[in-house]
Amino acid sequence: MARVIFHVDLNAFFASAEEIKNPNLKGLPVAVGSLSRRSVLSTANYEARKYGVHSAMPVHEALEKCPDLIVVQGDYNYYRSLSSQFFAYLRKFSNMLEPASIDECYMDVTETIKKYKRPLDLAYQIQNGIHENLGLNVSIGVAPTRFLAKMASDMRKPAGITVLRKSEIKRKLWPLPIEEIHGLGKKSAPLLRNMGIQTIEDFANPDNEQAILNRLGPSVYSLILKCRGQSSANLHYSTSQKSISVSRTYLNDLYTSEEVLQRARDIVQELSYKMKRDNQKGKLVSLTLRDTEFHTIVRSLSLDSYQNDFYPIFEKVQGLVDQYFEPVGYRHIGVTIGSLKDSNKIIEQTDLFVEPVADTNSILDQLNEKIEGIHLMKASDLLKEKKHEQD
DNA sequence: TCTGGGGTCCTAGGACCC
DNA sequence: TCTGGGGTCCTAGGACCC
Repeated sequence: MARVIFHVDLNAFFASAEEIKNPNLKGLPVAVGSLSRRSVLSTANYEARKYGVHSAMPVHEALEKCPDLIVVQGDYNYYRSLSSQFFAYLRKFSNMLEPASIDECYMDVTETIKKYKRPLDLAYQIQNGIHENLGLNVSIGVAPTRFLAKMASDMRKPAGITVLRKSEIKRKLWPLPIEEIHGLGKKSAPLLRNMGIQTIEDFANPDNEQAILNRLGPSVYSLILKCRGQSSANLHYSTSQKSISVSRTYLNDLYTSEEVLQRARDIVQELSYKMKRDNQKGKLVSLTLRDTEFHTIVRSLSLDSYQNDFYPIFEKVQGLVDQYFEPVGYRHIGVTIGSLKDSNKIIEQTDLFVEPVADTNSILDQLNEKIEGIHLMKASDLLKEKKHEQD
């Protein structure tokens, strides 16, 4: 049976959030970033975009294009709380919801939509509701697959609602240039252009399939299928976070390992704070170093156990700096902790030679963890087995 | 005065274990 | 005697997204 997927996207989210906080900004060109050298914009509102200003643009360049641009320092805690309100509002309509980033999500509304007279009524209700309750604009894409919903919501911004049925792919999707494909970036697109692949139609054309695979590798095949409308409607629920990172770009490049370590210390402190705040522990420590030539290396070490305290993490970072530092001048340092686990879910590694005390709850937790999201019904069976063994 | 910060996913080789 | 096959972990690198 055909499914109905919405992709709901907050328009110019950070900039709109700032306009809510300070209504005097409305109608003026506004961007979020910081005024320091080496800063780039994270969002520009639509007034600013008229001047060719866009996200990821260096602030100095944006100011050249639009001298009246108002650059507001980002307030990420505020954006996070606004974002939670956004998701909470959407959950009133469907719990089958997959947040894709701070300002967008997918919803499976196949069931919800049956309660409405016309299929688009739900989309309008959500769009109006977000506007009335939060003062934010959204674009909504309505389609039978996750990918098509995303492509559809991009077609009308801001505050658009776009339906993309399978039968409309040829007419609405295929004429677009390949650069519009979500998942095909600025490295791959030029390679395809050089082969004469210009439009999504060219990309989806079976006659070009082998040449594209040869050029970009087998993993683009799924993207080709998506453009043919042959991908899944399944959303990715229960996605736990995989990594947490803190990184900084400095106004002055760092030329000694002492300077690097001093900055890394602050970064790890912040990282440890974030991990504890989010109740996460991790095992894989990665240090990112970007030099003045913009060459970036990432080097990693595994911890012996899951950690979120400053010291064990910093110790690894220290080891990485000792091993890989070169006096080339670093503009940017980052530390990432990966292989994350919820702190509560970590089973303390006890002495291997001590028989663990049988604790029904902890066994159940362990079993549930092992089979997380796969065969939840089997947990009780496994527990019975385990009990049997003990008896 | 070029180029932020926070993420995810994929590939690939080698180590190591059974 | 002349070289298995599967699985998992560790690490590096890169593309891509918001």
